[in-house]
Amino acid sequence: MAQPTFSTHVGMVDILPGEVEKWQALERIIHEEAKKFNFEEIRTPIMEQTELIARGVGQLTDIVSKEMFAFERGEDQYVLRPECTAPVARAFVEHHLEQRGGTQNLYYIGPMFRAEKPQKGRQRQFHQFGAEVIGADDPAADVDIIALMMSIYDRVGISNTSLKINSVGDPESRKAYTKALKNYFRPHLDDMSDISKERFEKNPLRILDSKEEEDQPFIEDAPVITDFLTEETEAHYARVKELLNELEIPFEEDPYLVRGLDYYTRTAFELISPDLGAQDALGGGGRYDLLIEEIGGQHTPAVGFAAGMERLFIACEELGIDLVEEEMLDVYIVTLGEEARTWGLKHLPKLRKAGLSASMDYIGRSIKAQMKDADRENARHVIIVGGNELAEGKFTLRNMKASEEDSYTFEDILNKLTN
RNA sequence: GAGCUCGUAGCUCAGCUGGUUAGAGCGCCAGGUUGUGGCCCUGGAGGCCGUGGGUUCAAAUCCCAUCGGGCUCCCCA
Repeated sequence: MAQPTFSTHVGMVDILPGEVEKWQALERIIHEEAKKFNFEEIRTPIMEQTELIARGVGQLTDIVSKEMFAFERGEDQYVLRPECTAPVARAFVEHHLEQRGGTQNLYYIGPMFRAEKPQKGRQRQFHQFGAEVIGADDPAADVDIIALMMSIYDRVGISNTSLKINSVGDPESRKAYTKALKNYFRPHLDDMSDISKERFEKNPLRILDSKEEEDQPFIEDAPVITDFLTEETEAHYARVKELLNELEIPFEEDPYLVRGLDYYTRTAFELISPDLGAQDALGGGGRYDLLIEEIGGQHTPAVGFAAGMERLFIACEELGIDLVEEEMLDVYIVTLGEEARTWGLKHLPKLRKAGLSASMDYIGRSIKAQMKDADRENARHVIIVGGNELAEGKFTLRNMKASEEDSYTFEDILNKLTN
């Protein structure tokens, strides 16, 4: 097709009418479930200070080192948010939300931006929903966050997922583990991939994430972090697992689960779907006990999750799940002639005030075209207005589903349709 | 950032190893029904075959480049 003058940027897509409905349906589910869990919505700006993301998410992460949409304007550095936990944490600190008392149970829905090469389930502007419990150290918070996430997928009808969990440790456990890992990998390094060699220096934990074939045998026998947890963290992790069992949320322990954002501590989890292909993570999250301090707040333990909406829709498609109910138009007024059009325009508001959805033709089409339009709009009823009707004060009301019609005064029509 | 693959009407696609005005189904518009939708019939609009260059008497068809999509790697949602 001919090149249009303008198009969206790579990896950014329009959500068109006909598609928006499923977004609305999902958003409704998220709002409803969040409400049941007593979470409050928070909306933060699309742009943040670059430094917040750099410090929050971590300088060494892929997100910060190569995937940010960032620019300067005068003295200020802007970045399109690549995720929403750091922004929510920022808002928490900035507005002293701890003063509201108790834990802050917050959720969000919105677009995020990462400058990656797009492919299925990966866009440059994508949408996440997520939730955070800020101010709770207890495993109950970890588990309630997971439960909220799972209950949204439940409502949607995606059930063939697997929940993987791990504990990535507190700083002390992490230090001991990193040391053990380096000791373990050092003698094998020559036989391992270049990526792993690089990670050995920068962030040995990430070696475990390697998909390179030559690394697999070494990873298999690598020490696992769960053996290096401090007593306290181990107890925390054990309690999380215990509670998940109590709630009958099935999970799988994955001692090699390492998440890509630096702020995670202790509990980490990921929800995987077999229906997604290469990008198989529906969502994930974990604890980030140090993040709020890192960005200038008081020490505040917190836990949260984020999930991708596009990926959820892909899974729906694979599973044949349709979130959208058929949309119906209550009334379509078909008019013949100028006088009838005026009548129609005057009576639309009366129908709408009565709570009915109502529409009519604007462009003077033939009755046939108007009927066709009414059909396309999935109209339940059509009111036909022509010279005869105007003269008699009685209008033809056609039930489109039953294909039956009769004449009534407008008042009778209104009564009939609102009962 | 790397590899593979694809790119023809609004949509889904057909066009064999290059050969006259580029096709189908769906959708859209109109007519058959001078006041009635969904079914059916008829007609119409809509494509310089992603873009640029090359080979050739001749290119949607072959070659190169480029842009875009898909898949994989990396990483993540």
